[in-house]
Order: sequence, then C-alpha cells, then structure tokens
Amino acid sequence: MLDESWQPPAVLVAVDLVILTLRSERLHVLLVERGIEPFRGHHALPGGFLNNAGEDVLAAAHRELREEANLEGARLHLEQLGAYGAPDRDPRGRVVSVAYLAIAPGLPEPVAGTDAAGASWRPVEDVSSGRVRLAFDHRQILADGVERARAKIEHSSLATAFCGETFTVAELQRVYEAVWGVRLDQRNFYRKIQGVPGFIVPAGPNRRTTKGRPARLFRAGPRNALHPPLVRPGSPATNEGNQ
Amino acid sequence: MLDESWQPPAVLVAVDLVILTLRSERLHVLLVERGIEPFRGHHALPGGFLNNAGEDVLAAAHRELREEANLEGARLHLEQLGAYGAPDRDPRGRVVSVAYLAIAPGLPEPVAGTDAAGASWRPVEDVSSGRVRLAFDHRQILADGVERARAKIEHSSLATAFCGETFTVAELQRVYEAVWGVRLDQRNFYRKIQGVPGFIVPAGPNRRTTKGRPARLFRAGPRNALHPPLVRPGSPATNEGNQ
DNA sequence: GTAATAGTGTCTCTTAGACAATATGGG
DNA sequence: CCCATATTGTCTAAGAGACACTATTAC
Repeated sequence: MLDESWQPPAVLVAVDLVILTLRSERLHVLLVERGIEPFRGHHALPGGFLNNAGEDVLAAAHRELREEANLEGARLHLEQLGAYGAPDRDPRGRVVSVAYLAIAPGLPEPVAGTDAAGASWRPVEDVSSGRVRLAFDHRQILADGVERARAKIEHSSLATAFCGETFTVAELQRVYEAVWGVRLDQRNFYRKIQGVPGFIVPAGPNRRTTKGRPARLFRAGPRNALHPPLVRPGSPATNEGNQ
Repeated sequence: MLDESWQPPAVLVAVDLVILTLRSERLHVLLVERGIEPFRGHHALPGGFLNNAGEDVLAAAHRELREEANLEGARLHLEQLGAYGAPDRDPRGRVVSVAYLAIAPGLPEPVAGTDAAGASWRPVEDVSSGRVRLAFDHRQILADGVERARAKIEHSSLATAFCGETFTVAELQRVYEAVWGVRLDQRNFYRKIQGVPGFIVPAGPNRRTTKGRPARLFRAGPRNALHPPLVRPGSPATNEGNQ
C-alpha cells in the first residue's frame, strides 16, 4: 500500500434514475429499452455515464433526466439512493453506478422519447413480480428506490411531488395508497392531513367537479418535515411479552 | 452521445468510513492524520482507493476497516451512506468516494494504529463545532453519518451495536442519549424498551455491580426492526391550526 | 328525491411522558 | 439505618383507527 509505484485502478462512473409517477392509481416507473449490448432489447432504468471528468454526479443525473426522460429538473425532487459497485454488475468492465430517485407528477402520456428509443411507463408491480426483467442490477435499484419513497412519504411532504400544482385530499390519499400498497380510511386520512400544520395549504376558493360534492383544492405547503408523521399501517404494534 | 468514438471518462473510486463509538458517554469518531498531500497533517476519515479493478466496493470498506482501524468485520455493522462525487472534492483529480457507516462497541484504547500513523477517537462534537477541521468533504460525510445513526436507532436495533456482548438497560439508554444528544427519563425508557418484543433478551442470571442495585444483563435480541419505534423527542407534535 | 363523493364528529384503545413508589445491592 | 441505582406502577393527555353522520354537487 505504501508502494510508490502503485496506482489505484480507474473505473467508469454512471448514473441511473428511478423515476416514479402515478398513473391510473398505480405506481409506475420509467423504463427504456436498450438499443445496444449488453442486455440489448431488455428494459432498463434510464441513465448513462458521466459526460466528462469535470461533470458533477448530481448534474449528470439532471442531464439524464432531461435527455432520456424529457423531464426538466424544474420542481422535480431528485435524491441520491446510493452507489452500486459490485465488480460484475456490468459485463463491459468495472462500472460504479450512482442511483437517484426522482418523483414526477402524473404524466398521462408515455413521454415522447428523445435519446433513448422506447421510453415507457411501466407498473412497478410488473417488475417486482418478474413479469418485466431489467438489465444489470436495476431490479434491486428499483426496489431500493420504491422502499425509499415508501419510507420518505411518512416523514416528509414528498407525496405532494406525485401530484400536480394543486390537488384534493383524495388525490393525495391515492398517492399514499399506491406507494404503500394499502387502503386507507378516507375520513381518518383527511383529519390526519389537516392536523399537520404546514403540509398542505388551501389553494384559492377553486373547486373541482367530477361526480359528488366538489372538493377543496390544496397546494404543497411550506413544511417539509411532517409532525406528526403519517405512519404506514401493517404492523399491529404488538405490546405483549414483557421479558 | 451516439458518437461511436466517444469514451466515458475514467475516474478513481475511494471508500471512506465513518466509524462511531461511545467513549465516556460521548459520541466519538475514528480519525486518522494524513501523512501525505493533499491535506497533509489534517485529520480525515479512514479510507482509501479500491485495491484493484476487481475489488467489490463493500469489500474495500471492510478491508479499510481492518487496515486503518484494526477492526475486524466480525459483528460490525457496515452500511452505505452514499456516494460523494463533486468534481472538485479532491485536488488530485476526479475521485468519487463511497462512504460507509460503521458502529463499534466502546473501545477504551485509541486503537493501535497500523497503516495510518495516528488513528484516534475524537468527539464528534469537536468536528461539528469546528474545533477539528477535516480534509476533503469529510465534515459533510461525518454529519451525514451521524444523522443516519440518529435516524436508524429509532427504528432498528442498531443501538445495541454500540454496546458490548451484554449490557444493562441503563447502558443502552446512554447510547440513545449520546447519539441523540438528549436526556431521557430512565423509567419510561425502561418500559419502552421492554415493550419491544425481540429487541433485547435477558442474558443469564448474571448481574453487574457498581454502586446501587445491580442491574439485569441483556444481549441483543433477534428482532432487527423495532415495533413500536423509539421516537426521539424534540418536536412537540403540534396539532393546532386546522386550515 | 337518489347517487356519489367531501368533510366533520365521536368513541375507544394504545402509547408517550410525568412522576410516585418499591426493590436491591453496598456502606 | 442511608445512599444510590434498578425496576415497577399509576395517572393524564394526545394520537390512531373504527365508524356514524352531515354537506354539497349532478342527475
């Protein structure tokens, strides 16, 4: 290690994006179809190598978001998931990938591709069930991204990033239900949301009409950290078995 | 981007370790004194470059843990914090560092150095207060590591990693108090800990003697996820301001 | 009116936190 | 006994979840 002639090995650094959105009340992820080897024809997360040695990693993520997903960084949450560095994760050689999580408001159209040929929204369920196979270790990266999103909407206002500029409480509830994969009581949800001071704020006297009583419109409030948090159900909080 | 002659830039990949422990009821971090430029003479987190192009990143972290901190990976929690890839973070050139968090049980001695000359435990407070300056972006990495630890001991049994094989409830409480930087009510803490089923289990009829009534000894239980969690205090859970 | 969704109130149970009381060792 | 620490109990208030009820639109 103290050998003066020793030089550390050079590796390639890539970024991969887990871009989540909500379509027809289900969680979707943006996938591209690979046009080159390896894994040609397979689905994969959007991403790519650093442009040049001077490019910041986060900047590269924003660039890929723009190039491959046609999404401007504006108002888009972008958060690092971690580094994936198994030696054999890319058959071309040593590649360490830095993964990012992005949340997009519901886009109805499958995003007109630009750089990558076939970019498309796919239900996350299709991947986790194995119906859609991903290249490299992207299935694991996606799983980590979904778990991060699930945990984050408990304590932060991240869930509003799935919605448009304004939204109803019911729409926000559908976000939680889709991300967590559970059903929530509408009435308790309403009360709980209103109990968190800066989470959502009324957006004008506007209302929206569908079928029943029109709902109030809200927008994301100033508060980013949620107190009290919205805890996802599932664990009955067993309190037995002292000793 | 579709230019066939284009080649992605090669960069160097390093690992950095945030190794935390508890000494005299205060949170400490293991630092080394740099023997070479850049930042010669400054304190830094232990770490180093990948050994060769085939070395796994996590394996490299374990190797550095062994080489620089003289700590075997046995029973040592090691968790990735993330990648740090700002273009100018290392004056020598482009280096992307993957940071890991490790928790060590209280070691009384300053760890006999091996590879790195002066490895020493330093109070985390000395760094966050600016009394000790770290090289590169290591101050930020340390801050991220401490925050990760603070958050993790709420929902996982990670806190027991700060203790030895067996410990008393009071010792475990001191872990929470040191990591969170708060004072907790001993009686409520005891009840809460006991209310989490698999968190800690009694370790024999042994006891330990100091001054007052001897305390029961426990060891880490099988449960890794804590239900219900131990929420850190500090936010009064304001519940006013409907609308 | 009915259907359908939005929003409010109320009840019960669990848990968090304050703090009293008791237990068990060493002087 | 006294002191110090450990362990148990009790009380109160806040939040979670179940669920009845009212409100407001379209038809």
